[in-house]
Amino acid sequence: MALDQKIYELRKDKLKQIEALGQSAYPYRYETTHSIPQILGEFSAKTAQDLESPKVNVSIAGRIMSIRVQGKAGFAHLQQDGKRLQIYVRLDFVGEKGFQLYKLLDIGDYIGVKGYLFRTRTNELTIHVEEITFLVKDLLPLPEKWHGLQDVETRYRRRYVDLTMNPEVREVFIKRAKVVQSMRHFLDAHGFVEVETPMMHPIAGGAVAKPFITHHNTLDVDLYLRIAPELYLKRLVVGGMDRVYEINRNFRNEGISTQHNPEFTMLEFYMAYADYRDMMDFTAQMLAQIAIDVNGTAMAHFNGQEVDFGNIQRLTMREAVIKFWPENAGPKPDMDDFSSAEKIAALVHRYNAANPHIPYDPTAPDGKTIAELFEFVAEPHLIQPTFIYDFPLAISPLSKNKREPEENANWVERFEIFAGGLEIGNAFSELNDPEEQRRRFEQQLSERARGDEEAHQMDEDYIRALSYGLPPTAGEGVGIDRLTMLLTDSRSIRDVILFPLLRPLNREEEEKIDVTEGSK
RNA sequence: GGGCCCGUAGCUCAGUCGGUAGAGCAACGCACUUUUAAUGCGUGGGUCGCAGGUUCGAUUCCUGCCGGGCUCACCA
Repeated sequence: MALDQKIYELRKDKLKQIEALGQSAYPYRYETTHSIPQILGEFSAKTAQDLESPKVNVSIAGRIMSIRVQGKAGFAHLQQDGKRLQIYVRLDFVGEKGFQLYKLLDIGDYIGVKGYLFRTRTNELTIHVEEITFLVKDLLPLPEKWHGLQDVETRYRRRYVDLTMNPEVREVFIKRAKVVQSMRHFLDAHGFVEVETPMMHPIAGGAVAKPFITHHNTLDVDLYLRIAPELYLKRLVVGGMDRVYEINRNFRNEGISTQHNPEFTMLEFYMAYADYRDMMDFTAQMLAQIAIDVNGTAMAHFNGQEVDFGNIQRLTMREAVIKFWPENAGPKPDMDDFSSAEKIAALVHRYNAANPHIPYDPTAPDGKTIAELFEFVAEPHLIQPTFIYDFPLAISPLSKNKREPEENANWVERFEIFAGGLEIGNAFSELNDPEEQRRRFEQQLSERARGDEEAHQMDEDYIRALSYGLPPTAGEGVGIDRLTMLLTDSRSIRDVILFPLLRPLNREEEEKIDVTEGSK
């Protein structure tokens, strides 16, 4: 029998003894006067004398995280909301039964205590307990108290243990909640309406990615888990909801890495009568505000570097390639070097001659090659928050062509937000010409035929919606997981997702907790 | 999917140049009415991830598999 199974049996037996003392094994409620953080906040500055007259009577509840018995007295620490408070239990104060109960407690049990505050010889704020109420037994042993839970896999698989043992993990998820709260507040204050659009789509649209497929039995149709809410949100703008946003999950059937989880959370919002330049200004304000709401400052520390959300730089994609062009690849390009397939190919070959190789596909559209060039040359350098704007049309099926006549044919009004080396957002002036949109979809279909599984599918209803008139609109998506990584200095996306996707354990491997009476 | 690394007690880790394993904490027993890594004495606990191979003998060496981490590719 495994050790934890033995402990399980032992503790079930203790639970019976606790019931024999007149306590309920699984009581329904406990009345407290304070939370542990409240007590620490209110009384940490009080001296021993302050606490003596008048006496401060309190009752609190929490999980036992350490316990020390010394004959007819003992100490323990209770934890609540990641904070700990010591309690002092004496036989002559809690009585025979109370002390019997105390001796049957284990690390991990939840209890409630009633008593008064005092300071010990070592001046630690402590509750002198007059009554203990048993709340629940921890039947499985918690990790040891010095090192806590380190094993990364167990931390993700048993997040409840991770949260109990590692207060800093709790802090990350509290900050994550603040990111979302701040975002909502900012958007609500600017007149945006929060909406919910379908998660199950007949056509996986709005982004370039492989979808998950599911099936609805009654309708007997295959559906895709959404890869983006984009096309539905824009339908709402067509319907006169000028400012809408949605904060929810997207699903992409692709790789898992420190920056990718198959389900991830995205903010998408749309602002009618605005273009991508308005969007950059708006986003700069919003990101600075979120950073301040979460950390008290626009300056974030990520991966050993300072990332200033109060100062977002702006570069076009081509400017970024020029700016970060490596010395070993010869003289810096100029704007004319992006103007023809031959010149772009020459840039790739110059780069590849001295650097990690860009996978060059001569049959790919020029715009795709330029985007590849950008990824290799510039992206790794984008630590300070930066808007990279003006994207190739070839990789932007839903963005509006640039307004300048000389660039109108091949470039679109789109930008992405980079920070800490992560891509955290994507925005554009929305393409609202239904006939141009149809041509873009058709172009995507030919990309699909060329072998690109992720190319966008045709969506006739979306074109119909545009035909009713989408006003000039700018839209943006922000990856909330990655933004949270930046604001909490988390290197892996799994550290900002409570239950990241892991391969399920085999049933045989999964240790079974047998609750059958008397099982051995 | 490729490359590199990891898997030993509930937890954190040692270790075995091939002879079936240890520590601390946790657990159990006794003592102890201001401790806080409480202390002192004592006790129990392991298919060394799984399966093959080599060997007189494998936790150790080899191969495969399972799970995980980092990284590259794809992507946000």
